[in-house]
Amino acid sequence: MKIATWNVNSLRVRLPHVIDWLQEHEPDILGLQETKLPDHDFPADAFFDLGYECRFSGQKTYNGVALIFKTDRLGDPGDILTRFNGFDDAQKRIIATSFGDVRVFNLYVPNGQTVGSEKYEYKLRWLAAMRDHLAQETREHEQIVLMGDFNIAPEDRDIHDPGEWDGKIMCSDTERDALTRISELGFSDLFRAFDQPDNVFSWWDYRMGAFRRNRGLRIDLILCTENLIKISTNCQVDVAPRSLERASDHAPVWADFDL
DNA sequence: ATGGTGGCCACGCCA
Repeated sequence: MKIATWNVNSLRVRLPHVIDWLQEHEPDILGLQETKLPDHDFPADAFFDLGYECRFSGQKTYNGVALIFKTDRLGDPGDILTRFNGFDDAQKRIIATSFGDVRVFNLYVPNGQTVGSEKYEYKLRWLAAMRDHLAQETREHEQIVLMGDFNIAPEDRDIHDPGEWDGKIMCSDTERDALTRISELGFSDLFRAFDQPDNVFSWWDYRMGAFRRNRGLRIDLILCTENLIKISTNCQVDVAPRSLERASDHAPVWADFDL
């Protein structure tokens, strides 16, 4: 089973890239973030024509998440979850379901803007709600995947210049601690289960030629329970789509499992 | 210290 996550920063603009990527990589499940589409505008037909079904939770202009998946191998998904228990949020950042015994969360963690801002406090509240929700999920499910744009670089080696980013948004100790609270429920960063080259990132600012200079962060993650880590065979960032005309500022990340 | 680029939408917000 191959799964993937990609913050597309507008599915309207990026649909051709997503279609091309699906045809080349044929993942069983693709989680998209920042679709920026209300549900009535979701291009489900374009995916259906490629043999994929979709479920989505979107809104106009901001946020929006979707799961694109093949039902021929996976079967139909279970119930669709679009919120964390006990956390009401108008922002569409969560879509989760089950494929057989595998529980899959596609997440768009708030960016947080700047450390100490109102948006930062919201990010921390959101992550705490996610932790509390997942505490329950881990009691009910053994195999769980959390994938998406976490807007947190887990370690200094996930930052092109840790000194420049020290304490800044996506890199602060408080955000990393919030991620650690989630990891402590039994999740780990699948990317680090494999030998990786240095300086692999998944997001590069549009400004100042950041991608050309590989000044990026690795903030798009696939976390999973240990039983899934053990049967995974690969996890990589595919930087190729970041070079395309009118690219998203994020690259897709994919993983393979013996499932 | 500031602002740079891009998407949405039509101005400023968000990233």
